[in-house]
Order: sequence, then C-alpha cells, then structure tokens
Amino acid sequence: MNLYSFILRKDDISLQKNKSEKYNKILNSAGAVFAKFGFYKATISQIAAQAGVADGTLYLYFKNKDDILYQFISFKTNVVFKEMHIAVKKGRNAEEKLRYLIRCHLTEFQNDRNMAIIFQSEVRYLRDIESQIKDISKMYLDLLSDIIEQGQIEGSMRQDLFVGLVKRFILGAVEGVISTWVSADGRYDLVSMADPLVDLYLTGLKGQ
Amino acid sequence: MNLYSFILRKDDISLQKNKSEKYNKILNSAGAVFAKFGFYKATISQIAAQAGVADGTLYLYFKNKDDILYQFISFKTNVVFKEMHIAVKKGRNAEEKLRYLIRCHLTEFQNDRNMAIIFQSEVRYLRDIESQIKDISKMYLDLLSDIIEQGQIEGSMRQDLFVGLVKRFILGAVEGVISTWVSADGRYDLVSMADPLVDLYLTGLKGQ
DNA sequence: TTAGATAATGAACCTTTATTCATTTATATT
DNA sequence: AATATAAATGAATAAAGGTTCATTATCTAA
Repeated sequence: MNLYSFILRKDDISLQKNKSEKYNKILNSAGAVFAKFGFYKATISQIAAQAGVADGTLYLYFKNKDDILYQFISFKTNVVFKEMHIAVKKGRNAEEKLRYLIRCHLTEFQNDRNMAIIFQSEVRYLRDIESQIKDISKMYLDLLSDIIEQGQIEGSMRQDLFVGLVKRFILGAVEGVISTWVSADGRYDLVSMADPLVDLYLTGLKGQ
Repeated sequence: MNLYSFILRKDDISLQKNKSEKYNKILNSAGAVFAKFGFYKATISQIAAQAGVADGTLYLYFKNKDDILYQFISFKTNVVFKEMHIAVKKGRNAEEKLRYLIRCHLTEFQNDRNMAIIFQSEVRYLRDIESQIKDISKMYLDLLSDIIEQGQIEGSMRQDLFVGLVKRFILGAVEGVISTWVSADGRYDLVSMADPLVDLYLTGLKGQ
C-alpha cells in the first residue's frame, strides 16, 4: 500500500460518505427548503421531511444546520465555476470569452433556480460563518479581470478602464438581471438576456 | 376648528408619537445592531441595550421585531428617494440626470453605512412580510425608465435599448459597486466611483 | 443463520429569545 | 400637594426549533 492507494482509499471513503444517495437527497431538499423559506425560517424538520428521513439523520451527514448551507453553496460553486472555466476557454478573444461567460452564468442559474435564490440571498450570511469560501465571487471576478486585460491587449477594450470597477460593474449587472428573473418566478427566458447584456457592456447606452 | 387644523393636529400627534426622541433612538440602534449581526441574529435585548432602554420599551413604539426592520427601511427609503428625486431634477438632460442620480445614490449610501448593509442583505426578507414596500426598487427603476426614455427622445441614447433590461443593468451595477465598498469596510471613497461608473454605462467597455 | 457493526429513528432535551404584563416611575392637571 | 394619566421597566412566560442519544432497524460477513 503506497501513498497513491491511500489517497484513492481516502477519496473512496469520502465519496461513500459525501456522495451517498442520502447525502445528495438531503442537500437537494435543503436547497429547496432554503430557497422557499430562507435559511433562518427553514427548519431541520422541514428539510428532513422533504428528504424523507428522520430529523436525526441529517446529523449523520452534516455537522449542523449551518454546515448544510455551507456544503450546498460549496458544492454548487464548484460545479458552476467548472462550467464557467470551460465556457471561457471556448472564446477565441476577450469579447467572445465575455459572451460565453455571461451565457454560461445565466444558463446555470436558469437551470437551478433554488441555487439562484440561495446565492442571491444567503451568501452574505455564509461569509460570517465560513471564510473558506472567502470570496464566493473571487474566482468570478478574477475570470473577468483576465478577460478585460486581454481585451485591452487585443485593443478591443479601452485602455483607461479601471479594472477593479469594471469587473464589479459586470458582475453586479448580471446579478441584477438574475435577481429580477427570480422575482418574476422565472417566467421568462433568462438566457436570452445574455447577448443584449453583453452588448450593453461593450457599447453602452450611447452606442458606437 | 376646520379640516386643515385637524390635519395639522393629526400630524402633530403622529410627530410626537412617531418621531419622539426615543423612537428615533431605538430605530437608529436597531439599524446599528441589524447591520452588525443581521436581522435574525440581532436580539431585542441588544437593540434595547444599545438604545439605553428596557426590552419592554421597544414594544411601546413598535409592534414587534419585524416591525422595527420594516419601519427602518420604510423611513430610510423615504429619505433617500426624496433626495434622489431632487437630484434628478437638477439634470438638464438625460445624461446629466443619470449622473446626478448615481452620485446621489452613492453619496446617500456612503453617508449611512448601516442602511447600506441592511438594504443589501435584509430587503429580500422584508419582501416576505410586508408587500407594502412592494418593490423597494420600483421607484428607482421608474426613475431610470424615465431617464432612458428621455435620452432616447433627445437622441443621446440608442433607440434599440430594451428599457426593462437597461434599468436593471444600471441598478445592478451600482448595487454591485456598493456591495464591494461595504465588504471593504468602507475604506475608500464610494462617491468617486460615480463618474467612472456613469462613463461605463454610457460608452461601455469599447469606448466611442 | 447469526453475531457484530453500521445506519436510521424520533421523542425528549435544552437553549434561546420574542413578547407580555404587573409593578414602578415620571409627567400633567387641578 | 394630590390625583390622574402616561411612560417605562424587566422579570416571568411560552413557544420554537436545533441537537442529542437511547432504541430500533438494516446490512455485512463468516
């Protein structure tokens, strides 16, 4: 038994423990309940009932209520960021990269409305308890920084942009659009907002 | 005694009751405590202690804990929107109006950080309990709509703008910038972001 | 098949905290 | 000053709900 097999075994254990069917069931149920009632109003009993298990069972898979939210966001963040990285790679230049990123962002959130709601409203609370997800948007903002800097090198974006402001500007606007969509109960197609939105980023209200 | 004096008296009473020193003290204390701990973790005792009154006293001025948050947001919203309307009026054209609006927005939030924090994180909760503040951002969005439409008439803004998207885009971006400022513990000057931000709205990342 | 280990249960426990209200203090009136 | 009215107090109450753990069910391996 060498180090490698040890690592494998370790992964196996954590796989069995972390990705068991029940674990996922609980996590999804929690997502639904948190999204519906908000973290504080949601109760352990509600989540347990939704998952079809006893209250005590949650504590076999999670440390406490906070931990459930933390794991939920952790997990979703990983999935989404993986997708975003792939999306950005598809672009051949800064403009394309930005377009793919925004499309991906809206697609992922449209496909997982519970996540969208929770990200929108509970992330600030998490910041208090777990700084491991130190900046949930850090990675996103870094992605944006890279794109903008590339755009400046390519000459497709202005040289005088204050990158720190621009990336916040971009993220804020997407979040705003998502937030509206959530409030409207997801009644329209969110992804179709991507291109007009990127268009706004690039050419602004004035146009050329 | 005519109708007018009756109204005056009515106002006087409500002034005495609603704007008493103690009422304001409690409201401000609540703002500080809510901002620091978040609505749910904040306790009545903390707020009372901060205001230098007994726990029970809060219930002479407010219906319950929810009501304190509701009144806080209600009050701040009124003040800020009044300022915003004044600011917008100062602009002679759409572009100026937008500029004054954003400057005002950032100024007000910079001057009242507790409000900024609470608006950023607790507004969603309020939506659940009190739909009287139906759309806390509704008025703001309407202001923006008017500005954009005026800009289109003046010819300073593109005709093909989807106003519903644009206003969300603008509000989202300001909120994003404020949110970052809050996270940074207000260590830099928020208001100085106004002009670069409006610049981005108008001419975008590409520039002319 | 059966013993031993593991997983699941859910009622009881216990802490927390919003709210109440009998009592006390302050204010206004005659 | 005496009385009436209003304001404030803070200890007691009660409800909620997160967490525990003794008990039961399920699974595993020999």
